[in-house]
Amino acid sequence: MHPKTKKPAEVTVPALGRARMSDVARLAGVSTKTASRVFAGDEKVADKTKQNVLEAAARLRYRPNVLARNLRSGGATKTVGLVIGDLANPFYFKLAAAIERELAKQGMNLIVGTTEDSPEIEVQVVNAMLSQQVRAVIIVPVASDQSYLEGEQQLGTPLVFLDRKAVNLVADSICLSNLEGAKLATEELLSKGHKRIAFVAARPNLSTISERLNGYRQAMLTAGITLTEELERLPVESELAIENEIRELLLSKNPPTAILGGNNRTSVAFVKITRELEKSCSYIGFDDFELADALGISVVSFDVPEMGKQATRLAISKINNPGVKPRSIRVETVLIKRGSEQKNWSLSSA
Amino acid sequence: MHPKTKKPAEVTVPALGRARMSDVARLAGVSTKTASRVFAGDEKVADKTKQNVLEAAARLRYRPNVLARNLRSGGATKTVGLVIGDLANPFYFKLAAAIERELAKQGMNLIVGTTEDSPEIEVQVVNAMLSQQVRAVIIVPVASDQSYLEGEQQLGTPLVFLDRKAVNLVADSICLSNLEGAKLATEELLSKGHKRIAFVAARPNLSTISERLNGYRQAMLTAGITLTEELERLPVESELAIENEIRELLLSKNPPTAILGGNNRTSVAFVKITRELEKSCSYIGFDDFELADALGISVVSFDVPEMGKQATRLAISKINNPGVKPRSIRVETVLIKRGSEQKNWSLSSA
DNA sequence: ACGAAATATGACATCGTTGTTATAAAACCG
DNA sequence: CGGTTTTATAACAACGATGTCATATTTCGT
Repeated sequence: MHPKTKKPAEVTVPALGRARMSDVARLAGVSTKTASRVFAGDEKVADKTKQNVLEAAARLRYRPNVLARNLRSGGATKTVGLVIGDLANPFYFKLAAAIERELAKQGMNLIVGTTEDSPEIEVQVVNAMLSQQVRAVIIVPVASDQSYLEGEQQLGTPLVFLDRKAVNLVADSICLSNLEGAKLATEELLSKGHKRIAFVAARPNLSTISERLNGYRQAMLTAGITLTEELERLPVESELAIENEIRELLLSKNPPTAILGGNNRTSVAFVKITRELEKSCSYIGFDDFELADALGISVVSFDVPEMGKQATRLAISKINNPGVKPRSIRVETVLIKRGSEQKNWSLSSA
Repeated sequence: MHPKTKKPAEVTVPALGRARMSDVARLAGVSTKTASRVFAGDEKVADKTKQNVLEAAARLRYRPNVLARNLRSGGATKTVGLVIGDLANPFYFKLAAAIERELAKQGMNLIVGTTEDSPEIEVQVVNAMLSQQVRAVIIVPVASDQSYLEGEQQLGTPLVFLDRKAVNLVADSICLSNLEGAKLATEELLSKGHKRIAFVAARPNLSTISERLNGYRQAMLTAGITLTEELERLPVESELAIENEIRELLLSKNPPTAILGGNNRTSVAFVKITRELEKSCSYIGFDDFELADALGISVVSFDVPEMGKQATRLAISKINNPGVKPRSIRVETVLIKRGSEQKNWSLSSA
């Protein structure tokens, strides 16, 4: 079936088919191994020989086959896998961008897989990547159990968990100070005189969201305010549900004077709904977003690119140094005040 | 150097090292080829044998080595390369997301490389991907000449150009009706009574931007309006430069009554600056963006995910059908009116 | 029950590269 | 100048899988 039963009769440029190293070697009049040495770079080859080989390679438009190289060299590819929920969410793609950049610095490649927030797909995608011999995997986990990766971890594949820790698996991780950030934001709202503060976020089953919820609750309780279910809006679904919750809150008889948003989707929904209803409400969001600055919306911010960078470094350090114990890096959250936390703030008053 | 000089003395689970197919075969008491048949799936293997092999595989936590498989099978990987400017731009990452999704449907993988809009990096990244034996490459080109890919194209690697056509290379491409979109938007502004309409966009050297500029010019000239250099603001650099141009325009003695933005960065800058200066100006942007809807900003929109999808399909169709001639698919642009095109419109008036 | 066709399995070569080990040629040393 | 070291190159096996082809086994028709 292979069209490459090319007999080595001719020493000229092969009419079709990709040139192999052996073709280059033959044209240059050296052994394959010598050609290999030229491309490897670090081994001694006489200048003239090297010249010949490189010329031959150029003439044949030779390109080394990384697949074969990696196979022979023990499957040590230069590819790192990233498994995230969905490239469409800015949070994820900022991570992807930062990781790609950091890997590029090291001459490594990124291969991306998305889970659509489904545990089964997570397992599938991760396994597919491992089959591809990725050098490490960076994962934003959705499955509620990562023990399926124990064997792989023992084999020495670096696994780095991002944004959320692995469950039932001790592994490197990069997480945010979610609780502290939410607490700080809530305290800020309280200090501005707010008492009816709502917390809105989709997917409370994610550990990140539940941590933020806890931060909110702690701050409220510390301030001596009783928690109300009515003010905790935690739809399981996303997007539309969030908008509905906000709409409901703003239209209720006793609306909150401030809302704490649990993630960047909430902030976008908040802007949308307050403009739609022409209502005003103080607000602090979680995760910075484009235009938050222009619109004067305060947020609990964190350095998403930094998270990606750290994750990549953790992975690379584990590649170079497989023995070290798993580490957990925590990325701090910062409250950025832009005005929307103030009492009587409204979107239209710039 | 390899720690895998494992002698086949034991038939038990190997203490360390990844299990190979031969290990599985040995444990199952069959030949490697039979094990291979089991994993290939489509060949006939007795039920009992298959059972044995699968059990052995599970016991050894066997995972096929895709590298080796692809090497033997003629380097036909399931990986497609995507080369874009920068994952941090929503336009690019939306493309990446759509492409990833479409590929996943076909059981294929995406590997992403970014050029940082540098021609040299484009060549580097594309070559690196080809060395990795990607099955096809989808490229948003930045280099001003793609003839370096001619050889590769002749070898049958599908190359799909996205957003901009390849220069000096006849290849598949997906482009937008940029000129028509810009013309339409300008006409809309003219019909609302605007006469001083500015065009603002960074990187006029990109063909997309120059096409849009031409659309703007055509509409203006057709309406009998003389073009003014003062109203064409085309900084070579990005981001900050755009903001400065808009600021300058709005503060000038004779400011435009409307601005046509050349891409999504312009729109974000527009929102930022009008809020900063508390000035108002009518506006139509190019490329939809998050919150454009909520803020009532009209845009020339196009279906970015659709572009990615089409590009992927073009690539896949070329993989399955290498003979067909290069095709150019054009994605239409649509004007979405949300109010900002009106005279006396201002951001704060929702 | 016998030969033919169908089915199941295995031995071996091979994909394109690099690691290992051997050897030829050049350089060095007293 | 003989012998040792160094340098440059090559022959060959191996990485982990699959393709080819051969062979053992079963099934079947008559």
